[in-house]
Amino acid sequence: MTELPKTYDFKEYEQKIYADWESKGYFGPTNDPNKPGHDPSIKPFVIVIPPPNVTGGLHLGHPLFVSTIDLMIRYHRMKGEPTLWVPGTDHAGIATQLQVEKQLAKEGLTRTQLGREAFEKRMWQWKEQYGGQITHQIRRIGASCDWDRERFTLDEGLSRAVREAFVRLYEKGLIYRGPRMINWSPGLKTAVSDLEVEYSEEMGTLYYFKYPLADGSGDFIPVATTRPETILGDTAVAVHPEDPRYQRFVGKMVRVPVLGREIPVVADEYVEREFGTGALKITPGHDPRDYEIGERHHLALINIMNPDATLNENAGPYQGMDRYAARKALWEEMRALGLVIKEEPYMMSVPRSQRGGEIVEPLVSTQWFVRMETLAQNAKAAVEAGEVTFVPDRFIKVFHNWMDNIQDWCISRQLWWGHRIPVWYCQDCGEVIVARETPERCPKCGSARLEQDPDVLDTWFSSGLWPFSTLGWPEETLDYAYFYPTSVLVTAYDILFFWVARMILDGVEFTGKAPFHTVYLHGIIRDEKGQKMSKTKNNAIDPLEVMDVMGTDALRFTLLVGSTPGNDMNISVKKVEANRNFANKIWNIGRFVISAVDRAGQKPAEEPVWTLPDSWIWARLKQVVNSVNALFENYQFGEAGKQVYEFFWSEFADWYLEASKRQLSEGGDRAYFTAYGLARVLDVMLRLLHPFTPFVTEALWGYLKQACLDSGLPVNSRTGWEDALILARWPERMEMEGWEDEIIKDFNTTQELIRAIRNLRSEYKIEPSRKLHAVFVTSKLQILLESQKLVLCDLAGLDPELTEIRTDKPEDQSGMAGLVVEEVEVFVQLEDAKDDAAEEERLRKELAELQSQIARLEGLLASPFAQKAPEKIVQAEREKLETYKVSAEKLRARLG
RNA sequence: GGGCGGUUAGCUCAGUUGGUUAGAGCGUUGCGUUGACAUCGCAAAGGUCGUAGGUUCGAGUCCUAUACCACCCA
Repeated sequence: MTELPKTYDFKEYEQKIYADWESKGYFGPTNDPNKPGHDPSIKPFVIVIPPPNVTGGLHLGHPLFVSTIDLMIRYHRMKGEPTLWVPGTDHAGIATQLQVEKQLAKEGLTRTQLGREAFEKRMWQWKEQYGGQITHQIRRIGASCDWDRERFTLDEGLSRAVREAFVRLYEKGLIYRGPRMINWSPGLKTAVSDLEVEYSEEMGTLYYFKYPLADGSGDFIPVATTRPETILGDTAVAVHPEDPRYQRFVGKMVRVPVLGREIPVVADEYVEREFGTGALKITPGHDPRDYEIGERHHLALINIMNPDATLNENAGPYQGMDRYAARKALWEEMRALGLVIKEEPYMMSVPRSQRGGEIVEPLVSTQWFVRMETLAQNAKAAVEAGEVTFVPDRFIKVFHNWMDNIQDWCISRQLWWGHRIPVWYCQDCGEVIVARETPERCPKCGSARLEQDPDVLDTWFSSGLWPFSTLGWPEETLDYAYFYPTSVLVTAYDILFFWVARMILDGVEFTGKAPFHTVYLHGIIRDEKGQKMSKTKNNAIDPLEVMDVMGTDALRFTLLVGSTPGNDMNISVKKVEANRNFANKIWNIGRFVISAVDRAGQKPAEEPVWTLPDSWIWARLKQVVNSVNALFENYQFGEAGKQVYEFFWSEFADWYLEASKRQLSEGGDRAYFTAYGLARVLDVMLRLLHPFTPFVTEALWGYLKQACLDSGLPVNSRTGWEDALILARWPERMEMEGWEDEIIKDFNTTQELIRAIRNLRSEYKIEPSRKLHAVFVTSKLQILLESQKLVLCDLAGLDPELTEIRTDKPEDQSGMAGLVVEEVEVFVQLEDAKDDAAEEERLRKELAELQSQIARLEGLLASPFAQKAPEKIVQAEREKLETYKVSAEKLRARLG
């Protein structure tokens, strides 16, 4: 017999329980292909974690996807499927390198001072020091992942996968190197991909100036630009071929201000005549659109920028100056030269780096690219064939749209943290060697003077391989053979392109299969006002702090139940608090049930005789179990959780527990079977709730199990109690036996009567301790009321000695207030408390309400509804009307 | 410019085959400690479901248009 404390103390249990699960190996899959007796025909359920940044801290996005995945994993594990959740972390090239560079800066060092090798060493040190932090935090959320299979994107196996993928693509001609327009991040001094650039609307200036003709006529073309410094890299001026203002200039030459270079005026339909002056300066080296025009017209391409965004030798006198300083200086010089026309404030779209927010410069640079078109088409075909479905399915459109407009992917990064590109250049003959294994000699000239490409790959290049590289690919490992393809991918919709799309694309390309059959996308977490959380706004909620104060279960339940797939979620500590209370409620329900089990007494010789509340709670339990199963199958976890919550609190605790108290106090067989019923319902409910709130359910279930075993209650006697709730059988759908609806209806009537009397008490301000005298008058429900008399008395605060159930009204109704529920009339003795005027007023109000309902229903039933609607619906309305009419009749009689 | 989501009680949100008195939590009001729980109980107030049309016997739910907010793509 255990005395449980009044309040659930999560700190007492969370760590202990997690350590217990982990140490007993519960997180690993059953039917492990690496162990004897493996049966390959059993279908496993597999999820790979979206790998968090190895040195990142925990933010609320993590608990959201961790809880969601853990919920699915626990559900499938309980269903008895071999279940695997592969954890791991991502090296996160830019983010991690930035952190280490920041650390170096504090020591007054830069990475170039340190040198590549030493810097890499520092990176690994950093990883060792902080890499475990995030995985510990993920453990705290309760993640039941198989830590024995933990992976890191820079692990040897995964690095081999990256090389393999690169070489295969290269050999197929899908990877190429060359000078292309890319996005350059001057602060990081690396190329970034299109996806890593965000555009923000910002107020800037549109600068109007004169492009003088080279013929010395003094004539000019007016041109407008938002970036005057790029004038130094202009190689043409373009006008629309049908623009009468400028047609005469086409084919002539103009002179670049300050530098004096002569460049042509070309005609191109791309030029928007309405924008600016209608004439466009063309800088193919520093603008993606100009780059295209430049290609069409075979224009020269001039790069005017250094990697740090200062201007280079092509900028003439402005060489060495920063891009913005040069902008200002050049404009002043042009003003002095009389070339300035005007300046206008202008709303423009500024490209900023997703990481760090600095303004990104488009420029031409030699980089490595993946040719995306055929890859994308194959991925698209797989999705169209139904190999991958999206939850919610609207994202399928977004996916296809991206695939249709895909651009080649710049994969090289000028960083030192990541997968080095597996390409070597022979210093003697210039041969380019692309190889899986690091080559010793040049295959062409035999030289040993080989130098590896200094760049590393975009982090997402390795992330794209994650679902199969973590399982051993390219090796045909046992894990890969059995667990791939995985089942569901859970992540936020904001990395649909970065990650999800690339995994599908890579999966189809390298394994011939879509890497998962379902993509479950959740939303972004925002603060209670719907704003994105950020440190600068100081509105970020620290999940660790929340878990410290409210408990992990509370946070998990909040995240799982408060959101709907694909939609953003606003969270506040208040919400978590409500669910901490829920955990405590469950705890106390458990305490009550366990104390009843402890006192259950001797096993009766007789078969159980169930009371109405007993049958009712069991019938409702069955409905909830069935509903939750249906909801889980459709990924509607939030709604499922809500139903469990409602059932637990508003039905099991508020009604059944209260009703059970008298049954327990009766002692004997009744108490025994009541304890049995309580325990049986609680057992099933804890199972249902376990994927949401694993800790409190596991803790309580352990106590319940012990109590049942100690007292000999035959709960789970047929199947036996499992070792732990995490492994316990999931409650599958339960068959309805036909009696349930009637029982539920009867109990609902009882509830209605109790509520009506409580309401009356509240209105007349009867103190709760005062037991009332009531007379129930019914012609049809006598048996029901007679059998539930004590329930009615207990829950409505009536005196059982003075309470009667009869078929005729009491003769003396003085001092009595009247109530009508369905066809039952209730007379409640109020004596001193009764105020005749107030009583009449109350009855009139009630009657008016009934009459308006009757009028509504009569209208409805007189309309085409009666003919056109399904008979079942119409019948229900008719019955409702009948009930109202009976009630109204009684009220009217009462009013005299 | 194209697309997507949102607009439901004071606040934050649920509401998946359209079924007829629209739910929860928080907050508000009144009362209160019976064999679990004050992280609680009982009772109550509070919504023309953004707007305008349409389909239907019936619309928060489907269709069209529109306003505002947010996001994605160009």
